[in-house]
Amino acid sequence: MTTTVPDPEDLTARARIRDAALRHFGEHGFERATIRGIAETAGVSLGLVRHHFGSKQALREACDEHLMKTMHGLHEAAATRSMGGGLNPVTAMGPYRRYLARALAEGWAAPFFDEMVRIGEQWLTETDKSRPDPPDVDARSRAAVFAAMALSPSVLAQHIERSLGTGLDTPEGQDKLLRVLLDVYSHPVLSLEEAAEARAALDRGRRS
Amino acid sequence: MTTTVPDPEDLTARARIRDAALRHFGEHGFERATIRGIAETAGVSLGLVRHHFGSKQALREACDEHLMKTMHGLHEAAATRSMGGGLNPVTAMGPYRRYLARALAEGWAAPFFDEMVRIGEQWLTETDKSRPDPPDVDARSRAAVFAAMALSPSVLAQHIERSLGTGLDTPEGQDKLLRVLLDVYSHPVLSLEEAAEARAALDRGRRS
DNA sequence: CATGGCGCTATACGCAGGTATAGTCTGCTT
DNA sequence: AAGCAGACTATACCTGCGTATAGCGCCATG
Repeated sequence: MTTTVPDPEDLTARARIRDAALRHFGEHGFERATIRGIAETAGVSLGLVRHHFGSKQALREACDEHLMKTMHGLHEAAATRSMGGGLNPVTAMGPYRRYLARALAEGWAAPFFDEMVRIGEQWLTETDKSRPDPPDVDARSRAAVFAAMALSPSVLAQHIERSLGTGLDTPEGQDKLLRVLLDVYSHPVLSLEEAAEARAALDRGRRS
Repeated sequence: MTTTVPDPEDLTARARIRDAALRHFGEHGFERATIRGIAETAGVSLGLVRHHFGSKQALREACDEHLMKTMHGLHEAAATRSMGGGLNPVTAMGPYRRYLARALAEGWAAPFFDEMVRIGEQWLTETDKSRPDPPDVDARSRAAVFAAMALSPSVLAQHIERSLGTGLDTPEGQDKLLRVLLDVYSHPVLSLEEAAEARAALDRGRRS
């Protein structure tokens, strides 16, 4: 199961432009990326980009849409699979990682995030059944924070790479990150007592 | 202990420009923010900005520096305090939140992130002593991921707010987020067995 | 008093880059 | 054959914005 794209050479020009835009937006961000640069990468004239997409904004929306479409299948698969893959989108979303990270950080890709929240919420309401203590916050809110945390290695990849000492795209990086996540996800930061205490403090503050 | 700035009216012009820049960079991002807009917000001519800071890039660096300086005290305090505050910078960094989030997402503010990692690493090596199972990844890597996760509610604030149904700046939002974090931080996603199993699978894969 | 630094403004320059237009070539329909 | 549509290019336009320059008023200091 290789994720390689089917030879960018013989793709339709429109698709090549979209892919180039995905790359440029991901690498430079929406503002810094230029239509001219995208056109050049796609091996295409400036005007053709406009011809196919109309405007820079529309081009971005096309990227978002395409990403959502290709992600959907992968996403559901990841949800049903073990949580190791589900809560670690870094390894999964491959070439779209940078674009997604930029989009999320800049406030776009809302449908994608909300979809992750939805799936997480399902999973939480499921596991909540076999949980001894009742949660005092709704599953949706918890799912949102989980989603944000799961995506943070992608969004803050540059910083994590600095500390890990290896690129997140490399096999070693992937392996290391996964091991870190396994450790982190299996060890609570706070004991139930500490959490309950802090919660009680919050309640006291709220009452006053 | 109010975090209010001491009356923006009678601050030196240089400081007012810096604060305006902090706001504009935070709200619009570095590229979209314009020196002219910053100057206007600061109630100052365009040229004065250049006079004091020389260039847009230098202005940003001045912002970073100032943020680092004001954060430092607060940061150490949060580190010594209970982990509830330490691992939840959202509540702490108040007016700088948006700027910091942008800066981090765009790959800047590296010293800040690294400082968080440093503190987290200290804390981890401390708590590791009273941990039954030996971690198979170094404390620094885990600290980096923790830092990213702790910052994710700030960086992805817009998306979380959509799910929470309330702004993260409001008292209700702060309260809700804190309760979610308490719950999340006190409940592991994976059992130790599941994690060990996944780790074993990784080991098998690495051997081949 | 002069003179020089400094905080500050007004205005101009230059260009990068999004947008718009006009035109060419190819292929398909009638 | 005629003509139209759509993919594609070349080039022009124009605004926004970072940068640069020239100058003014004010206080200190010799």
